[in-house]
Amino acid sequence: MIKQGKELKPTNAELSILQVMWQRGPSTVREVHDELCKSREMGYTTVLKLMQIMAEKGILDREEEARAHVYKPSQSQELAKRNLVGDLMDKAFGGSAQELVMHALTSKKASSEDLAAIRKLLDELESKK
Amino acid sequence: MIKQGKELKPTNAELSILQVMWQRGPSTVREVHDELCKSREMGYTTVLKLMQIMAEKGILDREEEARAHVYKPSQSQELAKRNLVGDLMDKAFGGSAQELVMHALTSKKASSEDLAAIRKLLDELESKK
DNA sequence: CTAGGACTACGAATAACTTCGTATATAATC
DNA sequence: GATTATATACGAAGTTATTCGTAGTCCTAG
Repeated sequence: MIKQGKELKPTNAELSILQVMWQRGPSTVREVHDELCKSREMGYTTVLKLMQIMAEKGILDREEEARAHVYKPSQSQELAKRNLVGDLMDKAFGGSAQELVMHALTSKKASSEDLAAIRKLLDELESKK
Repeated sequence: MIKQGKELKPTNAELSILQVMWQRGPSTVREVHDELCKSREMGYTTVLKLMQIMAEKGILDREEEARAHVYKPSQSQELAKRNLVGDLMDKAFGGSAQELVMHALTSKKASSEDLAAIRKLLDELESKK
């Protein structure tokens, strides 16, 4: 029996590992560790332990064939990110997508290109209704 | 000297309290507790302690005049929410507002009204550039 | 074959978050 | 004025998250 629906929500540390794996694809502990160390000091066994825990929780799957195990996220990046956004939406915005987006866009981090891209997305979504 | 820039990021439990206060305005512990209990079982002293801690951290300000102290968020709701969104943007979306919004909108929780409102916001933002 | 390096497993210390009980003070009620 | 209700303060237990050291395994170069 495969564990599922267990929530699967990554903690902060886990999320930083996921980010690396989303960008790299399936990876060994060493690869993730090397990448993480570019921005942050972090022991090898710390990353190892985290990835082991994530595999236990079902956040990562792991291939044990090679000596250095290869891990990969069990969920698609899309789904994981949608869950993260949905979670914040509930916890801080009373479930309102509109309000969340409002705050995302007014947080000066949105460029003109971003706005244009979002407008395009809106068009697509509207046309599907 | 006033403490500032201490990060100020609320934990989960703290966020649920903030949500109540955003909706109620300045409140006593009892008022927050009663509100929270509508959706979730929670001891009175638990809420008290949390709000005390939040005041220590600077998340809440408190008026001690009355016997029942009155608390209120130290930051505007706007700023707090922008910080929360910005935090998730960095931690999960590599700082991309566009990507975050994409996932917010495709998480089926956005209604046609939401989309229209967002489109309007886009217009406003664009015209300001 | 044996020393060194790279890997996993795992225990355990530390820190952060959450929860609540008990003590104590103040106000209201009879 | 004694009892009851309602406050705050605070210690501390329970839980989850984070970090790392140490031990043991396996591979590879000399």
